[in-house]
Amino acid sequence: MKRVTIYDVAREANVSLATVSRVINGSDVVKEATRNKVQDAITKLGYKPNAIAQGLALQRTTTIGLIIPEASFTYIGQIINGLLDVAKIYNYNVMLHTITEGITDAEKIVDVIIKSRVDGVIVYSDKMMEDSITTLNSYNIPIVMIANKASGESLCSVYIDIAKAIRELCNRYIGYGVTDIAVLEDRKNRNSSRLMAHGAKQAFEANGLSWNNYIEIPNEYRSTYRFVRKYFEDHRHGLVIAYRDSQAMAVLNSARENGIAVPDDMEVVCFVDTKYNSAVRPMISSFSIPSYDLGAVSMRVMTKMLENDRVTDKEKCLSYLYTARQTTKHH
Amino acid sequence: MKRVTIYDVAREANVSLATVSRVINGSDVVKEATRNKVQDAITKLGYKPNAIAQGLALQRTTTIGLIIPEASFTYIGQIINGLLDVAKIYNYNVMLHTITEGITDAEKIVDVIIKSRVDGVIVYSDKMMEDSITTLNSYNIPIVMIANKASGESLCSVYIDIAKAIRELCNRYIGYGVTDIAVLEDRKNRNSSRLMAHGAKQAFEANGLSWNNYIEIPNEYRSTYRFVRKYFEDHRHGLVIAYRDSQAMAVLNSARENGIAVPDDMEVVCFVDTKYNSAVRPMISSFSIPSYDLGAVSMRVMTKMLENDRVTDKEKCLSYLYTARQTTKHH
DNA sequence: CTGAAAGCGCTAACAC
DNA sequence: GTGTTAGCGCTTTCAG
Repeated sequence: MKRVTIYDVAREANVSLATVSRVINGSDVVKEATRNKVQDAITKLGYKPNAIAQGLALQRTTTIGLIIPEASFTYIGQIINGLLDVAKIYNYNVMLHTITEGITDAEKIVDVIIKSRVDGVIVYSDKMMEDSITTLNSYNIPIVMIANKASGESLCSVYIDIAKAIRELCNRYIGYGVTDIAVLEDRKNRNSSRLMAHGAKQAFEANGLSWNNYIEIPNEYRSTYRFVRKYFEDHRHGLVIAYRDSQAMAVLNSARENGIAVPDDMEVVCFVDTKYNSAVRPMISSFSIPSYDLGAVSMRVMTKMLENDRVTDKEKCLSYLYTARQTTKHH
Repeated sequence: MKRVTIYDVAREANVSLATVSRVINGSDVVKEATRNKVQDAITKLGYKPNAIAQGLALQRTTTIGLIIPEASFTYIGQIINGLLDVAKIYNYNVMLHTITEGITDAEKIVDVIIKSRVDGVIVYSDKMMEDSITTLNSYNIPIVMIANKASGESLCSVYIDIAKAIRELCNRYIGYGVTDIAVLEDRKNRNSSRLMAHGAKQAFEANGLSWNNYIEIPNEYRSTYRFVRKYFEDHRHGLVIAYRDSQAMAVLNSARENGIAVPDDMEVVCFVDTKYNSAVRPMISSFSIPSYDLGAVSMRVMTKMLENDRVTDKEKCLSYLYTARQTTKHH
């Protein structure tokens, strides 16, 4: 099929291209009869407006850029689902970029994004990426950050108060008399892990106790499992808190393989919830982080920013629930 | 920062915009001195070429559309990773679209894609989506299909021979004397499930046996687990083959909860491999489907098509490996 | 209610 | 080597 443009439609319908433009944009000033003529021509020719040309003329592309770390975490899939569902409603397209560790990569991606003239960018990242934000900002590109609390001129965020969640959890456990609580570092989510540790510390200090049970994974260990498998040979805790499902599974398996009964001798809680927490046995207790909502809400916030609605609440804190399952005995 | 265009750079550098264009496109006819002048102007003004305008002028957007079902399956994350890594190398952008069940949705997405003037589209889907292919084709948009075997004028595919994999597996098991082999339907991957069933049937028939152990999940069951939990109350099999990791886990758990020992009384094999197969206990035997490669290869094929390199092999069949783990006793 | 014409920012002949 | 100019396909005043 030959490329058909607005001119072809105009000729076919015997009107000017301005009229065709009005029709495809739903302007209500066009007479019923002409509108029909144009519509017929459009369907006859199979005309589809060229979004690129529209983008150039309008200075907006109705596409937003999405930056995520490698796409393979289950909960990121959820975030994407939520985000795309909302994008679909508002007729936005989404351009996907993954960002691997290393600053040089971030720069290149920001460069590509600016060139692509997206209307805004949503970034999910464990860390803040100050530089990227600054650059994007200097090109007047609105930003929504997922997972990190921050705000500014055309910068909003949607996040979860990790520290608070863990603080509350620890508080409860301290109340149960469990004071040997450890937080396991997630190397791929170092910042979030630190927030978890921070929350634990706060809880202990609020109870007049000190805390330093942050389990950092040495670099020489290729996988979390390898490390914890060894770690639990001579360590015991009342409660171990992990970030991702796979980390919690590593803890669970390696503890048991070292003769530690879960939840009897040791309890395990995972922060990010995915279906896998309920798919394993014992089912892993976890917070139910609304990953889907994280995506959906940030996309909605983005559309608000783009439509120049006043965004009243630039830092949106989403709530979480704690779901006790089979890896804990205190409820 | 004010919008800076190629004109601004030209003025700043005291050259014509054609020269600036040559510089940003790396044309080698520009004199060293002028090139530097231009480069300086570019960095001074923070100029970034407008990809939209380029797209309009060149009739190509260097972005490709990606269609996937809901993004939450782990292996789809892998596919995306592979795809984006290769896209990055070739400087292509990727526009992401999810397609939920229901034809009307597919039509709308195809519409959006055509309007967005992507250079090509890669689609991962359990089923063929004939209509979409036809439409896309009529607009001269090259297509790469992942997971389904097909080819045509500007249509390539990258897939895995599921039937063959299962046929071979069944053949081996028949050899071991295990003839009670069942294939569990995956409602979200019905086609792939049918291919598995097909492979099983072939194996049995080749051995002079008949086969009808395709376990279909009735619609009234909300989850696979609910169903199999009941199913295994009064069913037993020598080997059960499931498609996704979570399906295999459902089988594994519900079998055990009904007093069936795995792998002693019953073996379980999963088709698609993800890290979760090795993260649960017992670890689930599975094929290792190269999900990352599925994405990477299809993106590479796409670039080939777009660069008009002769694509010699329009139907690329990727190989798989079988990895026996703890849910099987025959190796 | 409809048409004419001037951009939007860039590329690619074609001159010089 | 570099500049001029005519598009690429669409939107949007401004007239009529």
